[in-house]
Amino acid sequence: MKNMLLAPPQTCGDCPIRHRAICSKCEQDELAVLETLKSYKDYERGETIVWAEEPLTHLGTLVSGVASLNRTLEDGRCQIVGLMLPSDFIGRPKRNSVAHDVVAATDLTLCRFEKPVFEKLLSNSPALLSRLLTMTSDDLDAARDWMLLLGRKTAREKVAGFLSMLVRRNIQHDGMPSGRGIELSLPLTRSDLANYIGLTIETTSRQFTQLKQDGIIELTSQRDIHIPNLANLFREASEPDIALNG
Amino acid sequence: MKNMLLAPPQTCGDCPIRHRAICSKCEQDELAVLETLKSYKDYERGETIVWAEEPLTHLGTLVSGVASLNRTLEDGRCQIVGLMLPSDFIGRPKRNSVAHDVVAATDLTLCRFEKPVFEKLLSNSPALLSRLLTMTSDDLDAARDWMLLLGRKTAREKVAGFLSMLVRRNIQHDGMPSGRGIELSLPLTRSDLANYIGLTIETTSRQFTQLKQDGIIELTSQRDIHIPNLANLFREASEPDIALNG
DNA sequence: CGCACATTTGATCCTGGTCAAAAGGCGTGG
DNA sequence: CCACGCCTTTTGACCAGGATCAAATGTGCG
Repeated sequence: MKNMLLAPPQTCGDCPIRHRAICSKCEQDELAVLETLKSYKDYERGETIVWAEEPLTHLGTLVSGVASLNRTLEDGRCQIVGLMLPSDFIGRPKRNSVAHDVVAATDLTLCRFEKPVFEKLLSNSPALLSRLLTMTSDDLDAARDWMLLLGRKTAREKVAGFLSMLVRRNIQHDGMPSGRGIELSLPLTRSDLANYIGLTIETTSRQFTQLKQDGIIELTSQRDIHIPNLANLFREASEPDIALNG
Repeated sequence: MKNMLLAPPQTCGDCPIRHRAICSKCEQDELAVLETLKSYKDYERGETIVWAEEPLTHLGTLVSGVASLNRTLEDGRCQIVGLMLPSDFIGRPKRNSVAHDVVAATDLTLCRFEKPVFEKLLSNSPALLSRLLTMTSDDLDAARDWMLLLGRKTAREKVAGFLSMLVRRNIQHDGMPSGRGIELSLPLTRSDLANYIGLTIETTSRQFTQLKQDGIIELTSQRDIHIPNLANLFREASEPDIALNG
C-alpha cells in the first residue's frame, strides 16, 4: 500500500481541530447531533476532491493534510486561489457547484456531511451559521491579502510572502516559537507553489536559491526550511511584522 | 457647492437596492426595526470612508456610487482588492478594524448602522445573518476569480476581464441587453483601474487603444464605452461566456 | 483663454517567462 | 548495495511583456 493515513478520531471530543473548526462554537447537544451525521473520508495526494462546475454533494472540514483550490484556464494556465489547512471548511452551502477544483496537495482526511444535511443543520444552528460567517470572512481577508501579493509584489517578495503566510498560520495555532528562529515544512511541490504565487517553477526556484544565499532561509531538506530570523523574512516580503508583537 | 447627490430614499420601501442588499431577506417587522436604526451619509469622490487598521465604528450598505477597497504598501504600491457597487455591504462585524482603506471612487451614499447596534441586530436575526453569509461568500468567489486574473492573465486579458466583470454585474441586475451590444460607463479613473487589475496606467491605456483599434470596444467619451459584441469581449478576457446563455 | 490634471503616446530598460539541459531524489529490481 | 530510470528541482541562455521615464495631447473648469 502506498501510504497509511493516520486513523481519524472516532469522536468529536478527540478531534484535534475541534476548537477552531466550524463546530467550535457548538454546545455538547449540537455536537452530539453532528457526531451522528458526520463521516470521514481519506484522499491520496493528487486526487481531486471536488471538480469545478460539477455537482457539489458534500461539505466538510479538513481534518489533516493540505488541499488546494485550483482555477484553470482552457489553455492550461492555472492559479491556486486558496490553500486549505486542517480545520478549514471546504465547499459552499446553497450552491450546487464551485468555480475551482479542490485537489489534495498531500494525503488528507475530510470530516464530511452530505450537502442537504449540512444545510439543514446550518438553518437550525445559529452557532454553526455564525461560525461559518466568521470563517468565510477570514477567508475573504486572506484572499484579499493574496490579491496584493499577486498584483503588486516582486518574485522575491512573493516567495518570502508565501513563507511568511505559512509561518503566521503556524504561529496562530501553535503559539510563538521559543527562540527567534522557526522550522517550516512545505506542504506544496514547487509547481503548486508557483501556481499559488503566480510565477513559473523556474523563477520560484531561482528566488529560493537567492533567499538561501542571502541567509534569509536555510534548506535542511527539499521540503524542510529553517528560518533563522523571522523579522528578516517579513521584511523581504514587505509585510508589517505585527505577528511578532502582541 | 461642488456636487449635489441624489436625495437618499426616506423609507426602506422606496430603496432602489432593497431586494438585493443585506436586508433583502427581512420581513416587514424586521425592516421596521432597521428603519429606525439606519442613517444615511454622503461622501465625495476621493474621501476615505474607512482607514485601514483604524477603529471601525460603522457598518453599512452602499446605496449609490462606487467605492474601492485599497491595500497600500509602505513604498506606495497600491492594489485595489475589491470594488463596491450599490447594494454591497461595507465593513466587517466582530472585528474592530479592516486591513484596507475604503475610498469613495465616485460621490456615494451609505446606509449605515453603528457597529455595536448592527452586531446586536445580526445576533437576533437569522435572516440578516444568513443573507450576510451569502453576500460574503459571493465576495469570496469574486476575490478568487480576481486572483486568477491578477496571477495568470496578460495585460490585454486583464483589461478585457475588467470590462467583462462590469458587464456581468450590470446584466445581473438589469437583465440581458436587447441587442448584442451594450453600453458601459466606467466608474473608475485610469489610475484606479490600473490599481485594480495590477498594471500601470500606461499599459492599461495602451491596452485600451489596442482593444479600440481591434474593434472590441468603442469609446464614446472618456468614461463611456460601447461594446458591439459581448462574445468577442469575453473571448479577449479568456472567460467562458456563460453569462450569454442561461 | 489658461491652468491643472488626466490620459495617451513614445523610447528604453529590466523583471520574469520560455526553452533547454544538467543535477538531484527516490523507488525498483538485479 | 548499487545501477537504472523516472520525476522533480535547479541552473543556464535568451527573449519579451510590461515597467519606467519622459513628453505630448486631451479635458474640464474657473
